[in-house]
Formats: sequence, C-alpha cells, structure tokens
Amino acid sequence: MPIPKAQSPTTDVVLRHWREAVPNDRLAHLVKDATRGLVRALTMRLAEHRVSFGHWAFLRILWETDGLTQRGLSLQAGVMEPTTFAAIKAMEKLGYVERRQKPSSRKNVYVFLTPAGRALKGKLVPFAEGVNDIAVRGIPAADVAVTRRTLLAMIENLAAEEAASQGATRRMPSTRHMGRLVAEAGNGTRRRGAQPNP
Amino acid sequence: MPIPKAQSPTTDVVLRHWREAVPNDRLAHLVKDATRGLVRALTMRLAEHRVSFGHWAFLRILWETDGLTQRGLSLQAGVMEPTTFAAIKAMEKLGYVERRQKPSSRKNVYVFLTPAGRALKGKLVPFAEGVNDIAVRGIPAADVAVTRRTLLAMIENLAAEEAASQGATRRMPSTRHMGRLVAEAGNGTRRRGAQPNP
DNA sequence: TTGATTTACTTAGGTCTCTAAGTAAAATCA
DNA sequence: TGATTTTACTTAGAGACCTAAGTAAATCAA
Repeated sequence: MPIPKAQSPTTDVVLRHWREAVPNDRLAHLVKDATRGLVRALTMRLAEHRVSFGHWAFLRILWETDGLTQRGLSLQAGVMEPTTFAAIKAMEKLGYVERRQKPSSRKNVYVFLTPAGRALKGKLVPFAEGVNDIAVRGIPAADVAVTRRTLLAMIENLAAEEAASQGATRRMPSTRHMGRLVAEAGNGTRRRGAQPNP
Repeated sequence: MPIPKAQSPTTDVVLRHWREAVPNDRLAHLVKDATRGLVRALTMRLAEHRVSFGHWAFLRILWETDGLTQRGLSLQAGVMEPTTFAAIKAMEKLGYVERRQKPSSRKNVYVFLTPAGRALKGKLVPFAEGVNDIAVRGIPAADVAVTRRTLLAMIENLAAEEAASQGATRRMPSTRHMGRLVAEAGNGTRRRGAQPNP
C-alpha cells in the first residue's frame, strides 16, 4: 500500500504523542482532542444538510421542546445568551426556526421550529448516531460507560470547585484581557502602559 | 456574606441535564462539556500569570524541546500553522519566546524560550496539576485510566475513519461555507432558491 | 541550471464561544 | 404609584481554532 500522501496533520499527528507516556497533567488535552475529533466528524456530516455544528445543539433541544425562549434555550444548551442569539438568528435566516413574541410579553422571544427545521431531525439524528458508533467502535461498552460516568464526575467536580471559589480571587478573564496585555507589551519600548498611541 | 447572585449559569446549569438519561448520541456533548470545564479552570489560573490557554500548549512543548520551528510546534501541538503563528507572535510580544532564523535557512523560523518564558514553568505546571487533581477528585484511579484509554481509542477511531474517507465525498466545510448559506438565505425576500427543499 | 514542486511561514476571514456592557420590558418594593 | 431591581434580549469585541489562499525559499527533475 502506497500510503497516499502524508494525510492531513490535523487529524493524524494528534495521535502520535498520545500513544507515548501521557503525564498526569495532560488529561485536559486528551479530552480536548477527543472533542475536536467528534466535533469535526459531526460538522462534516451536518454540513451536507446546511446545518452547522453550533446549530445542531439547538435543533436537538427544539425537536424535544418547541417554543422555548432564547433564555430557555441557552440554559438547556448550557451556553450563554449571545451564543444562542447568534445561532438562532442564523437558523432563522436559514428557515429552520421562527422567532415570535407573545402579546403577553414583549420581552421574551419564543423560538419555534419551521417544518423545514423539524424535517431535519430524521436526517441528522442518524448522523450523530453514526459518528458515535465510529467513535466507540471496538471499545467495550463497559469502558464507554465508565468514561461517561467519569466525564460527568469531572464536570461536576470542576463546577463545584468554581462555585466554591465564587467571588474569590479567580475569575474568568475578560475577552480583552490578553489583548490588552499583548498590546501593552508590544507597543515599542515597553516603557509604561497602555499607550493606545496614534 | 449575602451570596452574590445566583451564580453563573455557565458552570452550573450544564450539570442539570447530564444527570438525567444521556442518550447514546450525546457522548460528543458530554466530552465537550468536560473540555469546557477543564479549559475554563485552567484559563482562570493561567491568566494570573499573563498566559492564555492557547499559549500554554506551546509553552509546554518548548519547555521540553526548545528551538523548534513553527511547523514543528504545530505538529507537536496538533494544531494548524496559523494557530501556532498567532500564538507565537503574541508570546513573542509578551516576552516569553524569541523567533530566530538560522543562516542555513532563511525560510524556517525557530522559536526559543526567553528566560521569562522558561521561568513560567515552575509556576504554571503546578496549576495544571492542581486542575487535574480537582477534576479527578473522588474518582477511582482505575476509572480515570479507563477513561484515558477510551478517549484515546475514540480519537484514533475518528482519525482512522476520516483518513479512510479521504478525498471522498466528505470534507471539512470551509469557514465561509455557512456564512454564504446564511447570507444567501437571508438576502431579501426569500423568493427563489431559498426554499428548504429543492 | 532552469523550471516545477514542495515546504514554511503569512494573511484573510469565518465559526463558536465567551465576557462586558448596553437597552428595554417586567416585576418588586417602599 | 413611582422608583428600583431584575430579566431577556442585543451589541461589541476578543480568543482559539479552522480552511483557503497567498508568498518566498528550498529541493528535485530533466
């Protein structure tokens, strides 16, 4: 077998070093790479039906419970409102959902599937299941179960820890935080700070 | 202490529905949420030392093997060159690395740690270990081992599958792909082709 | 040795997610 | 009731990652 070319580094090289010793502090990277693989596989399949990976999560919630508010969707999806907002707006343009307001409240925006959005279910769910099958192929079901349980426990542990240290010193850095630091450090002659200099 | 507010949904609500039935097709989301938790925890800690999560991966490689090219770094990190490029540029401005070219080749760019960059190791590695400890707290070591092995197998399965269907129908959609679709669908008066099913 | 190909770095721009900072509407309270 | 707080949606903008499309240097072929 001639082995085509070198085949994309992205999907290939990742493997290389995971096989070797995986020190204790690298669990995060392992989990992250698994995420990338799964997201990638699903993204490629979803794209065939004009659905982005970001939309997928919301579609699935809506198939289950139509007519939620954007806030409700955010909670269910476990993402922040701006994320939901952008996704729903795009999905509205694509004709998968409708945003409606009830006369009872002009504040809330309710999201409903269109027939097109609902029709996607039959096509997309099999893809997700297919990707899942590929991912766990050859892995004992028991191991998958353990993995599932372990990941859940990890999520809980981390959330608990973050909640416990609430309001304490550590917070999630602002999106501009690093940008500012880099800009400061970079602007010639690291003298003082922050010259936005014209 | 009046308990600030209701505490961020991001880190909290995620848990809610994972406890309930987790259908088979949701492994991807579970893995993704675990990634988020880990990345988040590490990001917060790294920020205290002017290091972003994106830089972390490269720093760790450089502590191990100084003087790699950007390409080499990309391979080791398992990311594409533009990602590396941006990160290294920022780290250069922050004074953690230096980019140098050897007279033997004016094409390759070699990346070297500065003393400041090297000094970070002592501070940052404990953070990573700390996050790891928090994440796996209370979980049997055997389970963590199984999880590690399972995730690795999943990564391999997915990479193998993608390699197998190389050049075939499915490819990763271009970054502009969805943007175009949304724009088309959106651009006034969904008269023509915008119909969901042609 | 010249032309074609490959390699390594860059630039452009897009997705997804986030924090921060509005802006209105709704709910609560004094 | 009117003033204050809370809620829900928006807008802005950044970071990490990606694909696509350069550009210049190095290597290979004829």
